[in-house]
Amino acid sequence: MKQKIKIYNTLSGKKETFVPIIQGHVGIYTCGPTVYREIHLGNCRTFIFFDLIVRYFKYLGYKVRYVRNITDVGHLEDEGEDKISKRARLERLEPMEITQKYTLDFHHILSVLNTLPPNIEPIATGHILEQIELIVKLIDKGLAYEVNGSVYFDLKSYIQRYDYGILSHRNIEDLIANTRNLKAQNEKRYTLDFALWKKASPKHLMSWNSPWGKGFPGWHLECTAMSTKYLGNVFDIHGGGIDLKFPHHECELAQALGISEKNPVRYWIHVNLLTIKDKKMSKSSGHLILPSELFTGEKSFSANLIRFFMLQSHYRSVFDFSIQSLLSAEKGFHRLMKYFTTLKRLIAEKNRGLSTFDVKDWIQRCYDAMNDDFNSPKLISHLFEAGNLIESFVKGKEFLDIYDIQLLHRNMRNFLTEVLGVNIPSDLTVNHKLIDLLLEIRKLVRKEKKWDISDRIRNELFHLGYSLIDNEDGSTCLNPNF
RNA sequence: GGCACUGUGGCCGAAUGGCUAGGCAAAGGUCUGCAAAACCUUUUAUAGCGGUUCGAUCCCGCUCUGUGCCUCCA
Repeated sequence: MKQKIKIYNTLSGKKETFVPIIQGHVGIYTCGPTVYREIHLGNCRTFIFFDLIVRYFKYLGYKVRYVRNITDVGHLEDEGEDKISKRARLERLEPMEITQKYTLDFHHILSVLNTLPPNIEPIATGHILEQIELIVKLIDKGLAYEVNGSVYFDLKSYIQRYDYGILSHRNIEDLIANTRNLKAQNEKRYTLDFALWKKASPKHLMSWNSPWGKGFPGWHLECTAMSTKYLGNVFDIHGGGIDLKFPHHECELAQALGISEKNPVRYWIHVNLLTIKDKKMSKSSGHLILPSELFTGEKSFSANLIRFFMLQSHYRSVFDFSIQSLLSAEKGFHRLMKYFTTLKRLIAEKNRGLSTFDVKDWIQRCYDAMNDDFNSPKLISHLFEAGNLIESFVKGKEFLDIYDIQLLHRNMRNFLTEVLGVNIPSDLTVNHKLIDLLLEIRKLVRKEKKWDISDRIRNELFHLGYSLIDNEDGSTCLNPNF
């Protein structure tokens, strides 16, 4: 691999050069959604980011195995009812109907956002046996204990052998001092112990047989079961939202380390939050925006644009969502697309001479941006730089040899579509002759200064998705609305 | 309360021990039936106070601010 990628690893708190376990291969696991309602834009940010890195690894020629789970077991809320059951009751559906419905919704949204599907998408309820096996192993190793049909992770025993808190960088004394008292706590030997298996009450619909009676798996266990099953006891990258860092990922790490005696993950990547008005977006609080609200509505935005917009901020920064910044991204995006369209036209021209711009150096700067902890905003700024270059070329302020034009075009296209995953709107898909006829008519009526007719043609075409622009020389160009 | 992270121009957002991306917006101008666009030119920034350094926005300390995690969360 020619490009050396640096990744900020939560485990070490530093940027580290990425070295895969098996050369040329990379295994990535990310925590997928709990499918009890629609995913919101904050969720989308995380999935779009991991799509970016999967795409980049692929672009560099890595063989990627990307595993992203679906959590379809509801985890308990304070009232003792889990989220999926609660939603099922509210929507008057079976729990399985709820998970099916929102799994489909999740797939739909992610596909509209042009994310590549994972190579494996395991489902929590499809891995109950694996989870039970892990619990048995933990009990055998003295790292878990059963109480009244529930099984808990034995943290006191764990910390005699390993450090707890290495991922989220907390020390155990602080954790003890600040742990809340919850109802289930009286069953636990130690306040920080967490559930691996919970006994189900008779009315609990989603439950399975186990050596400890009917119950359901604990929150953290499914990810350990599914990640290690498909990626091995030690794999390259584990990711998720920053809000999963503690306790979820910390517990996952403890479980896996306890079972295999190996640190399970080489690089932990956490995506920062998407906020609105500087407050975290979250499903449970209801403070959120759904992607569908942006796709439809009075002023709608394309999924393409939303993707571009999200990638304009670095994944480790908090990103505050606002319509205003989305609008400014939209303008910039249109301009960039216009530059690219111009560039496409230039490929046909056979210029010979000495280029005044170092395209190869520009390409390497694009790679460098991505290599530096997946800095997509910086990559985008380079794309704009290329856009400005194209303008300067057209005006004769810069010169590019035909080979450089082709090189620039190929790389700009690839970085946009293959790496950033942004679709470039294709050329006109309508009947050219019909359009030409309309333009011809419009030209005639304009000569006669029948502005109402000419404006009507322009407006109608705009609603059909095309922008008419009258040029200074009397010609008119037609572009798709990006 | 504990532990983290953050603070860059009017807005969004990069980067960096010395020459500081990009986008949007703003102002003036060119063009124009109108519209939109485009183009040219221009302006504005590193929360505060100390310290290290020849030099800090970048490193260190303190203060203030905001946010996150500590409970389900991407």
